Amino acid sequence: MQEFNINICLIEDDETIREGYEYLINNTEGYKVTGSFPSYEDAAKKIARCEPDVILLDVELPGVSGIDAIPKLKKLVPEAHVIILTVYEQELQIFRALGNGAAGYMTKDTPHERILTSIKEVMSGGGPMSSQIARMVIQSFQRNEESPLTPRETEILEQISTGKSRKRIAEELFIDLETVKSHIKNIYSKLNVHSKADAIKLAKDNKFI
Amino acid sequence: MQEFNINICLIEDDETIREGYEYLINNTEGYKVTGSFPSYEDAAKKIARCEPDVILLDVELPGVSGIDAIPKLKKLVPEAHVIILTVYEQELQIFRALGNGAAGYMTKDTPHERILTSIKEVMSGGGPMSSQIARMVIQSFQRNEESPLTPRETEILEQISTGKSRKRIAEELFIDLETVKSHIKNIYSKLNVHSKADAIKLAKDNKFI
DNA sequence: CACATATCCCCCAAAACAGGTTATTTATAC
DNA sequence: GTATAAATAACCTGTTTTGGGGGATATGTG
Repeated sequence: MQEFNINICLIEDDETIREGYEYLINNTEGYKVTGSFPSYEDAAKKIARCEPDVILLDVELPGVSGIDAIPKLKKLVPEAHVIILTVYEQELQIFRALGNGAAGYMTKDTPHERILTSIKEVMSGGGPMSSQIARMVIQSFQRNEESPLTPRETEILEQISTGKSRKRIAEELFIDLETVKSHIKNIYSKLNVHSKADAIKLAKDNKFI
Repeated sequence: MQEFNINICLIEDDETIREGYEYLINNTEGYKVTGSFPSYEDAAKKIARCEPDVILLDVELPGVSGIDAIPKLKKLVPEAHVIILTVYEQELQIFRALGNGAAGYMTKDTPHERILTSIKEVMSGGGPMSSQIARMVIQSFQRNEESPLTPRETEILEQISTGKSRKRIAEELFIDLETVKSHIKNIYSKLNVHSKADAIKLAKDNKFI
């Protein structure tokens, strides 16, 4: 009946939680736990032989943290999709995990049913995230409405942040070099900075660009 | 029985699709369509009086595109959460929509049931996304493993991309200006470029930084 | 040992940058 | 209709940065 068979490995130091997931997964048709480890160090030795399709990875691990374990695991089993499981919803942690190659990010209060669909989702090219995590990720793309910069000033500061020279910016926007310089002077004055590095940093921190 | 009552507005030029969603939503307890428009221009006049909690917005609209309509709608009804509904999954479009303030992004092949849960999700601070969209968003955070740059070179190129001068980078990394220059020469040579703007662009396009 | 990586040193000329001041045009606001 | 904000352009002064050329030295790892 069941068309698929997904191998899953768990890395989680809390034995109770680990056994809970293990029980859940092994009792669902099509899913099988082929490895279960309390730390990255333990997993490293044997995980390749478990041939996991999906790795459920805790962030708060003894020794190597879950975040730092992601790239190492990807080297050991490149085909595996890593889904982070954590109690925390810290922005920095989320972005570091995703940057390190996590394919999904779920909080531990997620219903068991959702964990199983998350596994199926990564297998079919999706990126499962808890709803609050998704909101944080989306927010990281959004601009600050309260920017003191005009649209043109914002545009020019964006160009500067790509490393382009004023001359090149002028050419690409079909305006005079002097005009670009004027805009930059106004930008610096509004942001109260005296260099492009400071302008870029302040603007990025405040999501003006 | 029902504890909530969510006002929804639709902006969608295809009448059949629009009426389909309208029927679906109005026949679900707790959800009500208070406005339904074929274009942004039509919506702009009346939408404030509809007091929407959620706006379902098509991207392919006649006149003002859905993407450009987002900030305008947010000005008209700041409390409303905008969910994009589209047939396309174009990366650039997704990021522009999210950057413009969309709280969710769903493809039109989404089951009707999922549309309703998406509406509930945005109302409780979530960020609903189709699974493929979520993967693309997650991928935008990830680095290229095949970078030709060494860790130190990557670090320095990252610093350059923030607009810092070589002198400042040297100070912050506690190395000599000449060392920074050497690294930059190597970076340019590896990437086959002759300016920081080109190096930054190439590195970002290829996700080396 | 060779190789990669990271570090430091010298030189040069062209380009880019920061800041000061003023002015015109256009559009929106009151 | 007259302020006001935004975008445009010009002229001036310096200082700093940049990109490219040539090297050299240490420190690891396979």
